Amino acid sequence: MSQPQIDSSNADRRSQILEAALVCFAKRGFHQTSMHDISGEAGISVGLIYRYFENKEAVISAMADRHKEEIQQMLERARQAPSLLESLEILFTAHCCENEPRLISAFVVDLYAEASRNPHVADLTRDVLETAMAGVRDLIARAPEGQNTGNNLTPGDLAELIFAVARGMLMLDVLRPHEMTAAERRTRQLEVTRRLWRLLFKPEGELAYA
Amino acid sequence: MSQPQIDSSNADRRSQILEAALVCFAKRGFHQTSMHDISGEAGISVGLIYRYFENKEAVISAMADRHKEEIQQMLERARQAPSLLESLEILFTAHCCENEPRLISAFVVDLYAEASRNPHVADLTRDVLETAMAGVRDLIARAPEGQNTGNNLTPGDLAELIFAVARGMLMLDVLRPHEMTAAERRTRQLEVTRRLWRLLFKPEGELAYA
DNA sequence: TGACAATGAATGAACGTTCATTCATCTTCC
DNA sequence: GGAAGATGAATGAACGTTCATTCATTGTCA
Repeated sequence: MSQPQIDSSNADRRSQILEAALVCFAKRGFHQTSMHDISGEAGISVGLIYRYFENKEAVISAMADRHKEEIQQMLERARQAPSLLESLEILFTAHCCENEPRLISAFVVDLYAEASRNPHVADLTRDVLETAMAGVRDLIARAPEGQNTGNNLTPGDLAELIFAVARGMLMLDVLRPHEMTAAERRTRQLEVTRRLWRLLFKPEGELAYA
Repeated sequence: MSQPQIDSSNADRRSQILEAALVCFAKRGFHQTSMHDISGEAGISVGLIYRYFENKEAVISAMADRHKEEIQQMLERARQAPSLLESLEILFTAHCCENEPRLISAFVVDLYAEASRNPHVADLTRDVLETAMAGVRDLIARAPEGQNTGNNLTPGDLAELIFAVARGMLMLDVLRPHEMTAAERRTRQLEVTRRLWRLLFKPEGELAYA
């Protein structure tokens, strides 16, 4: 029952397996991915996966955990940007568009689909989301651009809207034809998202003369 | 009722099966739902499903088709509302919140997840989305509230933002604990969505004095 | 009308396949 | 030698799909 100790070599194996699982899950989805697929992608045997993870669901859960850690690192980076808009750009470029955009989008949509029927995954995902939203809410509350935006919205309201659009664009991303390049996809995604940010954080006075 | 018996009974059976499939897909997802689950939910035998659908994928496709028809009916109803905000309310209340909200949300998220790896489903889903977006773009372009909103956004831009938020809130919906009632879920979803609409379609002049 | 033929909707056991998981076995390294 | 790491064939359950069979309904004809 007990998991093996997570020392450094174990951690390497674990992340090797998780890396392979991400590729497979994004390509085929959780339930169409077999343990053999993952072992093949990782270049190891099937049985070895069970040395590091109790079962398939534990692999899924571990990936949600890893996703949370990645998001926290991004929040850290975003906090250091000089302006709110730049913070948001760092956050949502990294979250949705960096590296292999389609991979991440497909994984996240699948994660939410899984969350809709697996309460444990739902808890994990909610946790990830709440951590990220709290971070952005905080970012807005501290930024001068976040004050007096002239639309009577609290930092919480603003964060909610920002995340809703980000999730929505991520969902749209999985519909894009495979021919579209990562760069095109990224551009399209940011275009819409940026329009919202500008709308939410317009410099004072700009509207009156628009 | 005056239709030829074979046709009407065929159509009845098909929608009976699709109804059962929606319940199963929303509860367990496409790939965790067995044909036996669907036949059990519909109260018929497994073999009978294959008289009405070529295979499991054809059931999924037929559901996407049905979804498109439902959305077109909603667009029709929305067009008749007296104001743009009321049109949007009809559209997105019906689309995301009516009847069994969690059922529809879970189905749609799963549909996008499936679309991310099944080009045929992606085409169907893109088609549904483009039809709906064109309808809303048109609605905005015709409405007086859609003109001169003071933010330099085209009806296309506005529709894109509206749909992004709608998809994002739908995704959030599947994370809600099961204890939450349909009414609560619906309220939360509409709160955020309405904030965007007001932001996008503020009456002229309101901003200058905010 | 009543006897018989024809139909095809409906059934569910059976088939071949795939999958998650196990474990006897082999390898590596101290 | 032996402990831990790694293997992959074996297992049995579950799956999508098929098809021989049943039987209520409909059509035909004396």
